[in-house]
Amino acid sequence: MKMTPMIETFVMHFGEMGSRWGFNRTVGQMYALLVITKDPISANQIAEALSISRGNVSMGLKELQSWQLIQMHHKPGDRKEYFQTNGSIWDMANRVFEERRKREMDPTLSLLRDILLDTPANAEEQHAQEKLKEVHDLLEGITKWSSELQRLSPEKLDTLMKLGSGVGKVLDMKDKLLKRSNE
Amino acid sequence: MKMTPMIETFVMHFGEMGSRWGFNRTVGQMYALLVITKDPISANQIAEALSISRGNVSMGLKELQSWQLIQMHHKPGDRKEYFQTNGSIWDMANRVFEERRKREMDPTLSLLRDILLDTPANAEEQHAQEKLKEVHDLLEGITKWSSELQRLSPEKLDTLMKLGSGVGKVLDMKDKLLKRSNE
DNA sequence: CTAAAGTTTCAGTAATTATTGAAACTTTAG
DNA sequence: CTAAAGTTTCAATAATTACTGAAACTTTAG
Repeated sequence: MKMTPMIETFVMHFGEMGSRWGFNRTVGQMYALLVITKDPISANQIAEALSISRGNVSMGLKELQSWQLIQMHHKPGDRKEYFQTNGSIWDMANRVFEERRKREMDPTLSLLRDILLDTPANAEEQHAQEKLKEVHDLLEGITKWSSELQRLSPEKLDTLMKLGSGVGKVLDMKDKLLKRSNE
Repeated sequence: MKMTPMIETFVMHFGEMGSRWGFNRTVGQMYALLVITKDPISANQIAEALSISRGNVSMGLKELQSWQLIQMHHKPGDRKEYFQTNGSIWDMANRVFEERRKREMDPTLSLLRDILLDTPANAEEQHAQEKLKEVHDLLEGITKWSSELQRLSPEKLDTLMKLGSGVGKVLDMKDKLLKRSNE
C-alpha cells in the first residue's frame, strides 16, 4: 500500500486534525485512509501505508469500531480481517456528533442535575446555582435539539439546511398559520 | 478566595471536561470560577482559589480573552485588573461553537478545496476525490448552516429549539404555504 | 491435536502538552 | 525620575498521552 501524494496530504492532515475531533493522530490517519480507499483493507496494509506499528493499528481499529465508524469484513478463503468505513458521510457526521455529545455534555449535565438538587448554603451559592441552572438548561436544550435533528429524515434535514436563514421566515409563517387555525 | 464544596465540585468538573471542550484543565477551572462568581475577581484571587501559579493564570486569561469569553475591568483607585465573564450563557455557547468551527473545520475545508482543484492521476485518486467532495460538501453545509443560525435572533432560536421534532411539521407547512401562495 | 496465521494486550519508552516560578517587562503614584 | 505594584514571558520540568514491539492469546486448516 503506497499512498499517492494527494492521498498522503489528505491522510496526514486528517491526522493533525484528529486530536481536535476527539481522537488521536493515528486514529485520524487511519480513518482518512479508510474513507478514501474503495476496497476494504487489512490491518497490515494500514500499518504499512502509515508506517505505524501493528499494535497501534489494532488499538485504533478498536477505537473506530467503538465510534461505529468502520465495519469488519471477511473475504472467502482468507483468514485476514478487512476494514471499511461504515455508512455514508452523513452517517459518519451523525455518529461523531452523537459520540461527542456523550463525552462532552452528558457527564456535565448529570453533575449539574445533582448540584441543583442541593440547597444553597448562602447568598454566594444561591447566585452560583442560578448560573448553573442556566448552563444546565442550555446543555439540555442542545441535547434535546440535536437528538430531534437526528430523528429527522435525511431529506428533511437537507431541506432545513438549504433553508438557512430562511428558517426565520418559516417560523413567522408558522405563527400566522396557527393564528389562522385558531380563528 | 475559598470555594465552598458545591462550587469546588463544579469548578473541578469543568476542569476535567475542559480538555474535551477545546481548552486545558486550568483554563476550564478558571472559566467555571468566573461563571459562578458574581463580582469580578483578580488574577491573584483566581490563582489562590485554584492553587495554581500566577503565570499559569496569566496565560489562561489570555486564552479566555482570545475566545472572547471574559472581560477585563478596572476598579477606581485600584491598579489591579479584575475579570468577569462576557455576555450571557447563550453568548458563551455561540462563541465556543464559532471558535471550535474555526479550529476544527475551516482548515480542513480549505485543504479540501485545494485538493479538489487537482486532476486525479488515476482511478484510485478519482475515487478518493469523489469521497473528498462529499466530506467537503458536508463541512461546507454545516459551516453555512451554523452561521445562519447565529444570525437568527435569540428569540427565534429559542422558538426553533423548543419546536424540537415539530420542525418536521413546520417544514411540511412551509411546502403547503408555498403551494397556496403560488395558486 | 498441532502448527501456522492471524490478532490483541500491555509494560516500557517516546512525544507532546501543561505548569511553575523567577526574571523581564509595564504602568503609575508620588 | 524612581520605586512600588502589578503583569507577562519563557526555559526548565512535571504530567499526560501516544506508540512500539515482543509476548500472550485466538482461530482454523490439516
